[in-house]
Parts: sequence; C-alpha cells; structure tokens
Amino acid sequence: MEKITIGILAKMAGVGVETVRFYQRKELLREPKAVGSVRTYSEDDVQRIVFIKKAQELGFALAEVKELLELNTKPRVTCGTVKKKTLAKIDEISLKISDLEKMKASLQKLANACDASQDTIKQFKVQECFDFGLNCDC
Amino acid sequence: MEKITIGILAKMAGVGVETVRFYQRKELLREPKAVGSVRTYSEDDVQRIVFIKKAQELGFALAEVKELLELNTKPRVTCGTVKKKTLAKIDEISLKISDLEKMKASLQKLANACDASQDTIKQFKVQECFDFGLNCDC
DNA sequence: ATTGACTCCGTACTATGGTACGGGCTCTAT
DNA sequence: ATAGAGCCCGTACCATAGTACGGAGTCAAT
Repeated sequence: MEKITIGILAKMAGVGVETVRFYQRKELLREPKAVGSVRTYSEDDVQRIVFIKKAQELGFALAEVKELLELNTKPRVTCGTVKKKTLAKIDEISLKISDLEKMKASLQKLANACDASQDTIKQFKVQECFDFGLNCDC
Repeated sequence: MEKITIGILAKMAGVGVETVRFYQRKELLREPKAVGSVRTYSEDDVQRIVFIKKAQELGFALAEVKELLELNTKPRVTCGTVKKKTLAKIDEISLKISDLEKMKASLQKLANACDASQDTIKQFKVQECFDFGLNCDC
C-alpha cells in the first residue's frame, strides 16, 4: 500500500490539490505530520473530504460542515453540549428533508400533468405548482 | 389593499430590495410594467422569491433554481422536454433526501451515544459515525 | 412647494469557496 | 548527477450571491 500524498488524496476524494490545502487552512482537515518533508494522509482523510463535499451539496456551508464534524471529534466538549447541538442539527436536516419532499411532490404533479396532454403543456402558475405545502390542481 | 412596491415586496418575502433587483437582473424574476414610473408587484412575486430562497437553502444554485422555475413557465418548451427535465430533477432531489436521511441517522446515533455516557463522550472516528451508508456501532 | 421616504439605476464592494500560478524544494528513476 | 514529477507555500485571481452607495427622480403629506 503506497503512501497517500496530497496529490493521491485529492484524486481519491475527487477534488483538486488546492482544495485540500484550502480545507486545511480552514481547519476542516488536519495538517498531518510530514514523514520527511512530504506529508502523508490516511484513508480517514479521504472519507472526511467526501463527507465535506456531500454535506455541501446538501446545503451546508463549510462553517456548518465544520460544526458537524466537530460534534463528533472535539475532545473537550461535554456530552450535554454535543447532544444539544446534535439534536439541533437533526431538526435542521428534518426540515430540509420535508421541504425536499414537498418539492418532489410538486415536480411529480408536473410530470403527471405532462403525461396527460400530448405536446403542449397547460400553463400553471408557479405559485400553484411549487407551493411547498398549499394544494395544487395541476 | 395597497400597491406592492419593491420595498413592500422585499419585506413580504423577507429579503432586501437589492436582492430583488439582483434577481431581476438574473432573470429569476420578471420586471413588471410600471404604473407611472414606479413598478408594482403581485403576491405571485412574493411566492416566487420565497421559493427561490427555499430552493437555495436546499442546495440548489440560482442557475438551477431558474431551471426549476422554467420547467413550469417556459412557453415554448414541449411537454416531452419538460417531463424529461422534471424527472431528472426528481432524481436529484431523491438523492439529496436519501443522503440527508443517512446523515440524520448518523447524528441520531451520536445523540444516543450521548445518552449512554454521562458527561464525556467516547470518541468515534468520523468515518464510522458519519459514513453515509457504512454501518456504525456508535 | 418643500420635506422625507421611497424608487430607479449604475457601479463598486463584500464574503464564500475555491483555482491558478510561480518559485523553491525533494524524491525517484535513469 | 540530473531531469522530471510532485510537494510546499504564498499570493493572486475567479465565480456566485448578494450588499452598499450615490445621484437623480417621484410621490404623498404637511
């Protein structure tokens, strides 16, 4: 098993070398001790970067991703604090999920409306179709 | 019912006036005809902005939000095209939801682990807890 | 008819999340 | 030992998504 240098790490995680260095500056990623003068990374670092990218796509800013990661890794934080923050994040995520579900349902209705007509689609008001909760008769 | 000027609109939608104008420049929002020299807006415009903000929070970039909105409102697009794009968006959203569910499950485990111990929390590897799919014995 | 609040418009500035670049160093293979 | 690939580091630049600002016009109330 060959040593994971920054270039290899970046390739494994599907990001650029500069991105890795950027995350280090932002303290989202530890700066590993160098063996000689070149630093080597672990499989854990790859997973961490993958997590960061995933969480970002889901609408978390880097600062929030950092918080998420720290829930799990900060040594000095008491259990109560972790629990409180964790539950808050869970609520945040639940809300996102429910909004996405509504969005999905609206799009599903739009897709169904498309089935009905042949090649032109009757116009709906955005407000009726993408309402995030109100009813829609598309 | 008083006229909805840009300032009122912004307040109703919970954004700044500058943001409204920014969205107009980006063609996410129509520029309404002026009555006199001041433009007036509708309740629809409010909902549209609310939609934009929601979708953004869910991890869609403005360009993607624009696409979402156009699915529903572009006049020249045929039904087949709309349907194809709509289904693609649905897949995108489903993926987001499933990632969020995994994230939520991981956080739930973290919260439960907190219940168990009293004031210090045993350390988990991020990779075990926030794995997005692998199993975790937290 | 004047004040004050608001609009319109353009331009400039900001924060976030990278990306690119250039000089110097090192590690490996030839 | 030397070339080339890759690392280290700092600085500069980029796109996205706003935010601020300043001058000019407008509208409504006093």
